[in-house]
Amino acid sequence: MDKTYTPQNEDKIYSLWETSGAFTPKIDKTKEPFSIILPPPNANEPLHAGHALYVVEDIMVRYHRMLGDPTLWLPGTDHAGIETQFVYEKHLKAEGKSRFDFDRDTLYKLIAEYVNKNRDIAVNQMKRLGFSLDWTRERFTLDEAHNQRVFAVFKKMCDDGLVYRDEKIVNYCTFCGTAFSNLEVVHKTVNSHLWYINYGPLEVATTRPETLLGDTAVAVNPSDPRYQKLIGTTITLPLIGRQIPIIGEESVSPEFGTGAVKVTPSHSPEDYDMAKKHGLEFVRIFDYDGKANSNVVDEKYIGLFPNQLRESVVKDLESAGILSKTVDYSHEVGHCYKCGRSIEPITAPQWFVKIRSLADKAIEVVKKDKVKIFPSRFKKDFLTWMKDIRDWPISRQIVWGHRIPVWYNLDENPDILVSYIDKNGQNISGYWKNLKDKYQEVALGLQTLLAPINAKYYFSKEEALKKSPLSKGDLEGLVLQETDTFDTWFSSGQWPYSTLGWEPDGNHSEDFKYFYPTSVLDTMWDILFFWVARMIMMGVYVTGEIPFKVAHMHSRVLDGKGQKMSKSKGNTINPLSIVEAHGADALRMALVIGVAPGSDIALSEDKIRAQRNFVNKIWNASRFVLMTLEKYPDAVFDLPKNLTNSSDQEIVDKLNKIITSTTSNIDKYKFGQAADDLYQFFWHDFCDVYLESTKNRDEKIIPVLKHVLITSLKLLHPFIPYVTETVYQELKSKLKSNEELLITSTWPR
RNA sequence: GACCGCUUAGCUCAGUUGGCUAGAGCAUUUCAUUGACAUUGAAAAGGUCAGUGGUUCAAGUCCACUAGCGGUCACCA
Repeated sequence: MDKTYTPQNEDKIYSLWETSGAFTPKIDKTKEPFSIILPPPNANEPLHAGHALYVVEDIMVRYHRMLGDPTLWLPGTDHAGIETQFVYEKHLKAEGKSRFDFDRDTLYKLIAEYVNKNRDIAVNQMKRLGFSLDWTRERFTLDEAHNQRVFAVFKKMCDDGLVYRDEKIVNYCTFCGTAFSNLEVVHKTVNSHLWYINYGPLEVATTRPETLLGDTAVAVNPSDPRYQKLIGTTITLPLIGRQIPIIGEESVSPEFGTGAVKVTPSHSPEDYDMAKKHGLEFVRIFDYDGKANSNVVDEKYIGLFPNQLRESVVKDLESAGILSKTVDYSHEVGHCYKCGRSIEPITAPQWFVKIRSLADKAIEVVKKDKVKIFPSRFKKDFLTWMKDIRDWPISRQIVWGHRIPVWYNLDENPDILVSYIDKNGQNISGYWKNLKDKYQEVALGLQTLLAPINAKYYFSKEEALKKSPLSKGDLEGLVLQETDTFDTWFSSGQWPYSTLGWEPDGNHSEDFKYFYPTSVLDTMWDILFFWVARMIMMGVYVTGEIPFKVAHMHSRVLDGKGQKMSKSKGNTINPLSIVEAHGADALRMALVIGVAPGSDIALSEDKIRAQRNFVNKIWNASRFVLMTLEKYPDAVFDLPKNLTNSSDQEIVDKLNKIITSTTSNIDKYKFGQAADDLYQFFWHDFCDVYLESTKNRDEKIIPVLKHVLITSLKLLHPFIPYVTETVYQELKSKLKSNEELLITSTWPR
């Protein structure tokens, strides 16, 4: 053995494990299985420091494997819908192109190529970190089998009346060109103004003067003496000249501004609700590209973006002499979490999931701890969020993802708006009824379609074609599939049962029957609502069972100073370069030791170096044992029933304590405590005290050395698998230990 | 606006259900060591556990309030 441990051989150990079949469990119905589905990292990106925290899962998995439980840790990667498309569009931009230059199919193929080219990056890095994943069961979120299950569940939800289309206010990013759910909107404080506009009989105060063009009412509080008598009358909308009613609405606060609110149903969620309640008109002034809509605004405003339109409208209000004052005002404005631009609330036809009944069942299973959320403080967050949850918009106007499996018969839906690239490469947009003679071109160059909410649709192309009373002869093709894709979380929310082989026809796989519900789901708390909540809702709805018994929220990795890592700050730590320099074990231990459950981890060079030293300590203690062994060639290895030496007795007692505490701490997800205790035990009690004490003794130490060292290696193995396995392979025959591999050895009791 | 978390040694953090002189790593000081390991060992110094009040035989730990920091959620013009 060399003087110091060199991590360069770690990949040999990894293939030793992999080829031994240790990662692949055998289904044994007499035993309780242990299973974890890996949260799939993005398929096309290198891992970041946060991903290295999958080590927490590896600890549980290796521990349960050693306990003898049939243990499955199922790996996979995520196509990561908008994330990936956003990255790919940046590449396009660098080439002077954009998504508008491609038809839908071509763009999809380009992104798919890009992803396929990079798909093994994350996989290889996970292997390098020593994760004992069962690669024979690897999945991808765009696997055909998964797609089919996602589609079948969507159909089921439609049949059960849980899916509907509606033209509601949604969070729309005009730059990314898609709607988002509330969770994907970040609220930022914006310093702006409150504009006071004179409407004649009353004055309104607004933060968005430009939306005046789309106003269809003015609302006042019905108990406000200033305006009471105006309710029911109409006034003339400035600049536009339209007559709009004054309505009474309880939610209007008389104290704010002037106590009168302009109502823009198509561009404000509150106003939308008011309009539904009072039966107001809807006037959408912006198109989905963010520009003022030519159908409704005055010629001079056509094509302006919101901020340009604001400038223009304010100027016109000023020159009309009806802008009474402008005061500074700061308020919260929603921004796109991807591109950072402000979100435009806008009415758009979208697909929604009725969430109430699903959420209620999720609340029930979490309240009753059928799904135990750990650390428990997240349980309250979960329940609070679930209580006020709103219907889930599941459609996204991007191409990279699961294309919604419905087909429109064009004859039945003349008002479908299609955008396509024609044979001259021009972007054309128009209603189907005006494009009937251009079917081939539309079908070939299709980019997006926008079906009105009352559009008829079918769940297969054949069905859609059949219902085509108007088409004769060449039926093929007068049908278009929805161009929207599912929210990524709609697909990944189904990950646990889908990866295990749940089948829509009830013919589930053996894996599903045996390993589902899974034992633990471990992920970072930042996707508790995005992902964990969706998995619980979907899992209970589809399979009638919880998808996992425990939802374990792991920590967030910060830099050495406790700052959030970000590329712009330049303080990111690349896990693989640490692995190169110090070995995977040092990184793994540094990420776990002394970290309280759910708290942040400050990952510093110092900490990693300290753990590398610990790994080396294990190496050298083993070297010492080896050298001692050579001194006593005739030694026996069996531990006597009674130890006569007090040092021997002491270390064995301490070992027994550490076996108990490590076992219980891992069971309680206290990995930080377990690692800390092991560190103290091994370095201080075993090396500094016991090994020193053996230096002038006889061969009676041998069985104690063997027992304590091998047991320690086992206890440490889930945390630092490489060095422990390497050492074990060096020592096992010399110490007459009959277990082949540490990874499949028996957990100490 | 609602909710949550944090505040312990110079730095980064542990401290399980309240219970013996409050711990670790790194940094600092002193000493030792060419025989497992300088990626070492022995020892020292360093904290009125954010503040105030309360419960208790006993509080870093439980309760209330205050201050500072961080986070999550949220359709208010």
